[in-house]
Amino acid sequence: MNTKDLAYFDRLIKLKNFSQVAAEFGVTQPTITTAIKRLETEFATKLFLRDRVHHDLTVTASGEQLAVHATEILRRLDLAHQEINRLTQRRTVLGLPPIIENHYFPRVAAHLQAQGMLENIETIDGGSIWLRNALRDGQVDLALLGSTEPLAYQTLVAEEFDRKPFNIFVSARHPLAKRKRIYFSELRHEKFVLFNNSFIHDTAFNQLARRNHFRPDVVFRARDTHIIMNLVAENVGVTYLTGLVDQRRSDVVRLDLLDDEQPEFISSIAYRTSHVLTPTQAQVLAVLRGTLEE
Amino acid sequence: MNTKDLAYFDRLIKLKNFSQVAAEFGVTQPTITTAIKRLETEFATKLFLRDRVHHDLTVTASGEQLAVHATEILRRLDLAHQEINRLTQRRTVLGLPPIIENHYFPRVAAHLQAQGMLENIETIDGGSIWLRNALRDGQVDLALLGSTEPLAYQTLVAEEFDRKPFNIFVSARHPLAKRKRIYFSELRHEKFVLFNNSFIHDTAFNQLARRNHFRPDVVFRARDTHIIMNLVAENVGVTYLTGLVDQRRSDVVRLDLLDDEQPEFISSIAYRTSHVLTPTQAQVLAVLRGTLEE
DNA sequence: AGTCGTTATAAAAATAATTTATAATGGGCC
DNA sequence: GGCCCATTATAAATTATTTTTATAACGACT
Repeated sequence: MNTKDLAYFDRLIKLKNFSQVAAEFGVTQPTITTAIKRLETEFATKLFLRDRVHHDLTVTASGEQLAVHATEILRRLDLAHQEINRLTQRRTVLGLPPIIENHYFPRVAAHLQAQGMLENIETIDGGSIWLRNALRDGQVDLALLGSTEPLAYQTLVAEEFDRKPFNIFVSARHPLAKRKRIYFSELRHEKFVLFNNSFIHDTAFNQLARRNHFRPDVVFRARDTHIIMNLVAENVGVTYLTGLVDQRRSDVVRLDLLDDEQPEFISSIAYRTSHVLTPTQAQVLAVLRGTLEE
Repeated sequence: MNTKDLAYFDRLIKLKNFSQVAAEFGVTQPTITTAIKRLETEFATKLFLRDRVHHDLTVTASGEQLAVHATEILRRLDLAHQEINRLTQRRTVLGLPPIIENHYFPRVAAHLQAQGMLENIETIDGGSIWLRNALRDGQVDLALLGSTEPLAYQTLVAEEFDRKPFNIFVSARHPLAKRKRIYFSELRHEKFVLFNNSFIHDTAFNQLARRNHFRPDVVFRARDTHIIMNLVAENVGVTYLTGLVDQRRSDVVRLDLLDDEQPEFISSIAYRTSHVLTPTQAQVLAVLRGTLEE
């Protein structure tokens, strides 16, 4: 069976139009007709109900079932291509969320450099949620990820190495700046400057807001700690960030949260279950473990 | 790309011999040579290091990586075939471990029959561990499974519906028959009649034995409750079984376990994440939920 | 030196996929 | 009602791909 047929099928499931699928793949329409017929013969079933009359194409139960597997098979094939490409180019892509990068990576980098392994690594930045997808889709080999729950996906191997609370940061000029500790509910009428939703900060923040039964006023979302901190310093709003954020600045004040049940920022090392580690990658992993899990 | 090439590749990874793979598939040897070369071109990499001289074939890193995906792709293809076959034959295979079948199924069957759905179902018996594999491999569509931990596999959807302790059963003639409760450690010198290791009873039993630091004397393993109970009645040994086992027999006595931390028998409804439920299967599932989860 | 068990290569044969050309069918439009 | 449009299907011709056949190359073993 040719995977090209599965690719045609996969697109047809979405487009529901033989001619359009043909156009997308740069082939003629009968090609799609025969490809689907081949699959129907192979699986001894109808995959689509064609009502040419009403220009209507519906997917049968068998079609739905095959679609699930076709998508996954094509995804795997793509994954294999990406992984093998990096393998032959001796590249290792390490995904890092900015906060984890700022806080942990300098130490890791020092160790990697000491072993002459830093040049084999290419880092890529992004929120933990975005990185988890990049890891799943094969753009990234290894990643450090933040999460609010221990990472439990069968497709990922995840090793937790740290766990830190979240804090509130306010401008030194803000009335709350004198406080050391605060309940989240006291922030009901504050303006917030936050990370965007590809960061787990957003997940954690929403959990807390829901528990406290209010809808916070988010005035700005950014992808960068410095931008957020600058806005907080200017008193544009307050923010909710991990204590990991190293702020040696005098114009921003950190407050602890007093809430009983609050999300934690869990840091883990992660890679795909299906990924075969090269000796270099295994070494990088060992350095990560050694440095981070002590 | 042809999946046949992946099948050849998958076998070659295991057999490490082109001619043998060719023989297995009933094709000539150059077919395998060219198939592998096709894959090597497609992925722009060497998959094997051929040392024809020393009759030695080693798999490269790229080869190892592709092997992981090839195996999974072939598995999915096989799964799709099985699922679609049953779909077109309107068959639904429900896996039942004997104990769960005895205890819960009569009620479920009554409801299914009332809705005229019993004839669409084919049941298959087996231990929970065996059934979990059968479910994964597509021989079974739906299953009731026993486990000692909540089932958390990304490939399975699992819904817990009951949780029961394990008990000790002894012959009425046994000295312990007068007791109501007992510590597992008191059984150190007993002989045991148990399920074989395709049942989670075995997993649970081993946990308890390890915690109590002794290696129990297992005199017989069976796949059937009645056989076990008959042997217990004859005082061949004692057994460790869920309280679910409905024994209205006077020649066997049930004892509660007093241990603090002991495994529980968790019953769940399970099916593959990738499986698309037919309307009938969805109905069966609804009946199972309705009857079991109340 | 001859045979066996390996994998590779090239040409021929066999299979399979795609295109080209055309049919069939109903909707919409004048 | 006749015409055009957008559909998918079919058959024959063409093109592409896979497999076989036949043979080479190479070292181990006898």
